[in-house]
Amino acid sequence: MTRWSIGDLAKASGLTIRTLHHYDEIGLVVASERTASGHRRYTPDDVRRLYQVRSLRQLGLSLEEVRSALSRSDSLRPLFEAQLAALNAQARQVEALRSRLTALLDGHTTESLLSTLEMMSVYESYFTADQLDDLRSRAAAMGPEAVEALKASWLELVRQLRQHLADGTPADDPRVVELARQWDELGAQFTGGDPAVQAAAQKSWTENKASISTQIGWPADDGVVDYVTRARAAR
Amino acid sequence: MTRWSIGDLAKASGLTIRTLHHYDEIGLVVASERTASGHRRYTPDDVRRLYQVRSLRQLGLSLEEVRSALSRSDSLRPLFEAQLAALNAQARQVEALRSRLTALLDGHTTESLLSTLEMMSVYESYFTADQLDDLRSRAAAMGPEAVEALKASWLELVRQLRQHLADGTPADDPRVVELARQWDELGAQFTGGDPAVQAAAQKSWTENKASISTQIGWPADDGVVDYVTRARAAR
DNA sequence: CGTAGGACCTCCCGTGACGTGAGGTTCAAG
DNA sequence: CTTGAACCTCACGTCACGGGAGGTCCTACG
Repeated sequence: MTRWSIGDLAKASGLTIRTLHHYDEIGLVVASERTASGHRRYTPDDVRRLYQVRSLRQLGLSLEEVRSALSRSDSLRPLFEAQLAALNAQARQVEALRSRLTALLDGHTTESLLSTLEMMSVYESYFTADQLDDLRSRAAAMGPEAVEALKASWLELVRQLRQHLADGTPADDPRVVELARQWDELGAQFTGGDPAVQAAAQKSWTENKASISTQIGWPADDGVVDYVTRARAAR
Repeated sequence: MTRWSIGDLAKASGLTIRTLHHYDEIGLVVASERTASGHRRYTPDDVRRLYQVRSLRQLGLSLEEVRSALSRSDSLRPLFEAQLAALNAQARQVEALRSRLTALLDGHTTESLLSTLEMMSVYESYFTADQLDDLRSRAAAMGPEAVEALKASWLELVRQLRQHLADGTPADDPRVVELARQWDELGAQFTGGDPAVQAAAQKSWTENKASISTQIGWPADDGVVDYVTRARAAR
């Protein structure tokens, strides 16, 4: 029994028959012989090649990579090193996702999960990854109740600003200017005072007024941002 | 400008137009309005939904998972926990691959990489993951030159056995029985004397005689394994 | 007012690594 | 000789889009 049928080989190797068909189709592992009726007969060399393919696949290489690795079998080392680098990158990626998810699950009640995600998502268009890490670690350091308190102050601030806006108070009114100062101060607590982060936040607000307000549920549209900008200019 | 064109939304969200088309096609994020000529107009609610989708996608969920998460938005927590578990599994997977690759790259010269892989691959059909970990760590502990020495003894042993077989020496001849004892002793050094591992190795040899010999380059087919089995029985 | 060149539309094929039948032929055992 | 398991070849489905063809629409400029 020096020739293997496809079924036996599938059982021995743990692959499916369809997979062996596929490898045959693309010429990666071809059954060197066929019976008169067309059934595949795998020779020991075919089997050997199949096991090589399987082992390379188990290292995470694509079929094309496996093919070229087996064609010029001289230098597997650089290919493996590249693969290792890719795996390292993937590991970092997975780790980043993991920490984000655990942070989310640890720090939030169920209802706020989606809106928190949404905020993160919106911000990610405007901040760099490093800046976001910064923001997150600052929020983590403050603790959830401090973050909630800050949010409450924020809402109160916006409420007052909107009141003034509705009352027709001019932007350079000292009371409004003071509120704008508090606005920036609150912002600084979020941003850590980093000017680059503040600039990014500013950009996000001005470019994205309409969407950001509806997205985050902040009542900060209808001109409040403009109002603050004008008040800040009056300072 | 409370409606977004598809191009502007693509720029703002960092997704491609094709992706937005796709989300529209499958009904995940549909542009609620169209211009008279058929151009998509995204409302703030659409934008909001898009950002939710994007954030969930960034956690590694599939589009179907995102869809169901957004439909019954009550309990994201279990879904996230499942996702976290999947990520943990993936992290372990990547880590296993990484350690295998680093071990390979650290411990072997280029030429032997493929045959080593091949051996590993063949064995993996017969040993459990734990047993393989065992074998690997034992090989690592022995050091590469000891492994090579062992391999050399092995080849010498097989050479002698084959000689006896060719000479017609009966399997219960004391010299053959002694060689069989050495065979088992060498095997024990590989297997660490673990009976389960030995049984698995035994199974691999007897079931897979033809293939294993050609695959690993061991000249252990043509009846040598049977011969040893009979000699062992005579002990 | 005409035109150029973006921006947008739909339709449809391609990707990777197979899964999953459909419908027919061949093999091994009773 | 028959039956059921094993095998064969199409050929479409998967997932999340990429990319191009071929056509329409919008906007700014001369």
